[in-house]
Amino acid sequence: MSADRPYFLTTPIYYVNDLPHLGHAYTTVACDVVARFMRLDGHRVKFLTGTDEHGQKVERSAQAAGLTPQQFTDRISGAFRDMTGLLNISHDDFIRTTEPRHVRGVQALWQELERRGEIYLGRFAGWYSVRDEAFYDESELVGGPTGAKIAPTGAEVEWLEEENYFFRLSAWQDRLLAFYEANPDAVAPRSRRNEVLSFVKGGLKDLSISRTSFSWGIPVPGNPRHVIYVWLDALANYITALGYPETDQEEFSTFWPASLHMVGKDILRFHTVYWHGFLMAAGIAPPKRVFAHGWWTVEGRKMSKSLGNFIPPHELVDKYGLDPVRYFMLRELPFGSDGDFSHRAVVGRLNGDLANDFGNLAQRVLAMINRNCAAAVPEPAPFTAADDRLLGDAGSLLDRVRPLIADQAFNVALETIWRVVAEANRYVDEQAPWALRRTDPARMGTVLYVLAEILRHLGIVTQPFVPAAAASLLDQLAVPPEARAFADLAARLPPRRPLPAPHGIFPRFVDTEAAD
RNA sequence: GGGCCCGUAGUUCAGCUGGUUAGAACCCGCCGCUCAUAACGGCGUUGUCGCAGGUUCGAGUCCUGCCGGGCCUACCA
Repeated sequence: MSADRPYFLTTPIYYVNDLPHLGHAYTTVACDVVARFMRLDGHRVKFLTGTDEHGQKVERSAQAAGLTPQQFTDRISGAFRDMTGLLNISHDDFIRTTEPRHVRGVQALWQELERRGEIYLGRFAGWYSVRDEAFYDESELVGGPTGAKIAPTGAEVEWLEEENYFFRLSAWQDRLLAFYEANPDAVAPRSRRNEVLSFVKGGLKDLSISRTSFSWGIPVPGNPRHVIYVWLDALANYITALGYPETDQEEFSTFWPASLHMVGKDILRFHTVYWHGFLMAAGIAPPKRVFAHGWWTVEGRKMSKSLGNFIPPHELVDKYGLDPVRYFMLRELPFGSDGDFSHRAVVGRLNGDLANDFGNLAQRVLAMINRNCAAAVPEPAPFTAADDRLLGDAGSLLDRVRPLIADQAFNVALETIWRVVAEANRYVDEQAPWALRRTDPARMGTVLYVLAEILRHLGIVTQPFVPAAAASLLDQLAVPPEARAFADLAARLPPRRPLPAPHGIFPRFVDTEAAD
């Protein structure tokens, strides 16, 4: 297994118009799990996140807050940076679209597209909504009470004519379809891939990629009256963070094309049609895979500004603890589907899967070792068939989980790991080491050794999902930090190594409020 | 309007290219154990597989229609 197989993955860069909420946390944690998994599996990982800071909406929000756009974006971007700390995110880089390295890269990309004849100056006229930053077709509009035209989103629109630069997206339709055809895993999950295919097959129009109606953006090279369309600006972060336009440098050639762009389902099209079009047109390979995940409802209700039920990530972490939240988000539903974030469901997972199944398994084993084996890894005698079976289950775990992570099937991966947890609990009952203590202490030692070994496997394999709890478990097994990679699974715990006093890794959640 | 997806035990869901008595988890009931975070283990109950037809020796699993729900349909994370 080569030690430097590159793996580049990204979250979307988050739009600084809103403070971070559950949805942002979800995408980011999912990426973090992949990043940690790949590192432990020996890949050379680059994990990128950041903030998207240009656009008319930001300009206006800043104004409303009495700040300059730069001050405003500094503040909100800071909140996203804080979120990465709060969620124990292991990103390698955090890019902001207001940074010079990005601005320079975007302008270079623009010039490259221009040089290749992919951009032309045209005129765009239509009904425009400032709030939505979008044009609408006449047929989509309805008349409002005052006679004003109203967009489907409820926003007022106005007739706008402006000179725009256009990208020749229409010319890329066939080549895009050929790419999806040749790369069936490039857009996932399957249902989303279908959507993209039908969208592209429906015909592509050229895309307006500059604006003159506001100035908070990256100036178009050679025509600073225009700023570059926010999506062209934003998407480019994935390559500007690798040093684009220096495509011959090590960073870029190592990590591009990206292994995985993780996105919410709402921005799938930008990441699979426009982005691929821009890249191909600039002579750059498209990313290997884009995965669109679903949305959370909260207690059965859609998250929305009007309902005011955006959950700030710190609220969840304060209430349930970080690792339980991370675990819940990835275990509760098939990645890609929508799901419901309910208190009842979180507590069910926390107390059931984490505290009762896994935490208690660790506790019962470690406590027995601590009390009956002089607080040291016991010395095993030859293994029985039952021992070998359980050790075999744990030993094959990584090979079963690896393809599931590559598929972003986090819930199945966790289910697979937890099957070993259940096997181990069953084994404890069957072997009854507390009885062996009197009848056959040597056998008791072997049973507890096997269990300690299982815990070591579980601790190592669960690190990407619940890093702090897994670290605590491995500490309690006296596994040194440098022996926690997946390659170390093949080793065995050295007998007689002293162990610290055990303590719980997943405390039960006790509901102090509602006593129902 | 066009396209895609879904509707399986009380709940959340698995069921790949059609094939013995339809599965898991949670919940619930009984039993066991007592090492452990009153945690763990065993056994068990529940299903017109949305509805109606069709293809087939045989259909949750394929086809048609209908009912119900969701998503996409161009520049909003």
